[in-house]
Amino acid sequence: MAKAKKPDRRVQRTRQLLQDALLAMVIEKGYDATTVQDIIDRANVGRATFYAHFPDKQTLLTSRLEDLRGLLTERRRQAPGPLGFSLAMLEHARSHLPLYRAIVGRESGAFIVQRIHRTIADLAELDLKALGFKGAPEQRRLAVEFLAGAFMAVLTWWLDEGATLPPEEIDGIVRRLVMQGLAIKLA
Amino acid sequence: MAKAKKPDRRVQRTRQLLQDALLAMVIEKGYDATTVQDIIDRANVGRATFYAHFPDKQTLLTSRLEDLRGLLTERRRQAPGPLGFSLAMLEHARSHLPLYRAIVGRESGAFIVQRIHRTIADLAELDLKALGFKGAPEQRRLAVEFLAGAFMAVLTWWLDEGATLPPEEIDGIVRRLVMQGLAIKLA
Amino acid sequence: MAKAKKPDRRVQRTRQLLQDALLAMVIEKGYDATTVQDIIDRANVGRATFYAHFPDKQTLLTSRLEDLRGLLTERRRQAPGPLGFSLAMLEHARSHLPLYRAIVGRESGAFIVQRIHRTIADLAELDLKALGFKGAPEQRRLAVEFLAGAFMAVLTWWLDEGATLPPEEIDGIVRRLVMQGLAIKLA
Amino acid sequence: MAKAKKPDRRVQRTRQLLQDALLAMVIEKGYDATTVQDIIDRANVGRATFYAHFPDKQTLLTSRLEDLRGLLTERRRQAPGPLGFSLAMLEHARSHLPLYRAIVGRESGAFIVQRIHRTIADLAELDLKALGFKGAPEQRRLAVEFLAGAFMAVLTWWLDEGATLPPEEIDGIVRRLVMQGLAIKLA
DNA sequence: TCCTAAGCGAGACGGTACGTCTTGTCTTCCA
DNA sequence: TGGAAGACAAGACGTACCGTCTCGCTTAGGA
Repeated sequence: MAKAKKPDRRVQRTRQLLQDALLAMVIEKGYDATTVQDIIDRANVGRATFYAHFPDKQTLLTSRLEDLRGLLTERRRQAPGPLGFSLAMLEHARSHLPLYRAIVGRESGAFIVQRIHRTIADLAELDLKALGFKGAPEQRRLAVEFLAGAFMAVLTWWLDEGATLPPEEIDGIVRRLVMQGLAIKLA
Repeated sequence: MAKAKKPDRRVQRTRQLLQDALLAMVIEKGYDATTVQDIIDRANVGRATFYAHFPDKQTLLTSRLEDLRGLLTERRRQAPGPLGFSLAMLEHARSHLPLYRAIVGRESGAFIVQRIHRTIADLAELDLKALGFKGAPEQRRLAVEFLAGAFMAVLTWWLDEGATLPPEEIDGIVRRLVMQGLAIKLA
Repeated sequence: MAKAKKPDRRVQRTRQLLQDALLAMVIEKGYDATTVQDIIDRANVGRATFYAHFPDKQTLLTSRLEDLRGLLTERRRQAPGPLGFSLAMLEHARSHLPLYRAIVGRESGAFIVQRIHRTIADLAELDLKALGFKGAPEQRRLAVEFLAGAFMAVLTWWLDEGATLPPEEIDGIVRRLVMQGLAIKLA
Repeated sequence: MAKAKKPDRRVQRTRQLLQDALLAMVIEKGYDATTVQDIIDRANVGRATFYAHFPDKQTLLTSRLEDLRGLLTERRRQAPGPLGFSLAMLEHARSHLPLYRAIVGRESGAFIVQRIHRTIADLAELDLKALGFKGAPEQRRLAVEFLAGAFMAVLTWWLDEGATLPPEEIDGIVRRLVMQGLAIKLA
């Protein structure tokens, strides 16, 4: 039988150090320009230790994006209804503004934005299913892509503006734009 | 007065060879995995020649994206009206299907998609201006981002489906989704 | 106080591998024709590792010539008297005959011969000082250059002949040629 | 039968320009550091023109060294006797002092020194033959190498001193050193 | 005097080696 | 015994130089 886990506190600590170091470096020089050496220097961690925890830089980042996905999933459960993730996402972005601005505007951040888009799309699909969306799966997937694309576009715009408007207002804008676009589908 | 240039035919030929080689390699192994060595091997070009023409791989790609921008700009002139670029863009994607599918789906293609998004957004902004869009510049930029985001989302979906539906139909879908979403703004 | 070093065995091993590989390549294709790639391929060493140990090909070679210098200096201490290095140098050349013949005859080896000349000259200067050479420093330097030049000339001739004559005999020839030439100075 | 030549004046002019440019560059940055581009830039000559006249940089230099060989051969004819080339060589060096000092001291000049050594040795061999040197050819070659080596050593020393002493005095030194060294052979 | 082949300046090009950088693996040594 | 320090192989990068090659312009020297 499998040995019971012994959750070494140090393991969690090291993971945390690495995640924090990556985000700090992304803010400082962007994702692509950040090397593994940069990360372990800032985290005061040995090279081998890095690779013991994460197979590569990308996975380290992904581990953080999973946290975001978990957060949004949780919020959606608490506040059901279409676009339940919207406000949570906007607030998360605003509370990590330097990080998001280092990602959303920059070329090297494109693939991260793509990942977030994917997360949004998955959540939106759950929403549509829950709402009893009519139509073939491809139709649903189209609606989902449209929804996520529109949301990300508005998010991008908001961040470029400096995220000065309140999240609630942006949430409203998104809802109007998306709902009306999808009106013909939701009937 | 400026001295008349003597356009060396070889220069254009080499640029073309490099652009073609890059696209071929992108289809074969994706953008990130393609090395400069791959490109010059396929183009039968010396390493220094590559760098004499383009400072890096990315600029080489950009030079091709400029062609796309030019194409779309031209089409927009011929067929005015909102979303004049839409059909041309869809047709371009379908006629270079292997290339687009190697880019749009893949993680490493994210930054290219971002560039196309930017092009679409710029054209859309011209449309909105021409239509006499009411509102502050930030409002227009929001509409523009939404429009481009929605268009790219639909394009992505279409390519993922294999681009089997006719471009005209996709064009119609885009128009419905976007127009209704923006109805509130265009009034 | 300086921190005690922790001598990583691998470091010495790698240096050795590189030195051996260089000499093997020099015998095979001559010094100039040997590329860094040749060396690291033969030594089974990464490119960066080469540059971590030696700034360039020339320094790698020099590191070996320093060994020769050390050897000759040591021998001189054991067998004092004028031209104490002579026999040791001749024996060293004969025991590395392929290497020396790849250097001494070839054009590309000229600078290596020059380095050996320099080593010989430095040792000869010590000899002259020990012998109580009379005259201004420039006079001594002249004698030293003459001595080293004559020695290298004989060495070159001997190697070109295939180094068939016994080193002791060559040593005798050198002594006769040089001693008589310098008679007027040594009185 | 071969067509009569029509010697285009421009050809000689170009060769001269290239030779002069090479020497100027050697003084300026040394032989190795001088690139073909440096030479043709300074000579105001096209790249292809360079290669039309000389297969490479080294041959260009050699073409000049042939002039030196011719000069020394001529002088030897005028002033027979052993070491007939000596004074001419010393005077040539002094009248091109910057050039010689850029070559003799520097590492990159080693191969040029070797070439001059070769020229000296060849002339010395003619001397020894004319003097009725007794002994096997290898013995003669040994004497010749010794002679050339000693001469080059003294030349080197003289140039390092700034070539302040008169050539005649150096000539005398060479003769004493060499003659006495070879006494045993010349009987 | 003309005109025709050559010499030439300019520079694009394929190729090769360089020295630098980053990645992911492995080893050593210390606490 | 686990982790920081860092050596290492692999291989892409962007730069430099080489020797070959077109391209037109200029110019000598024979008609």
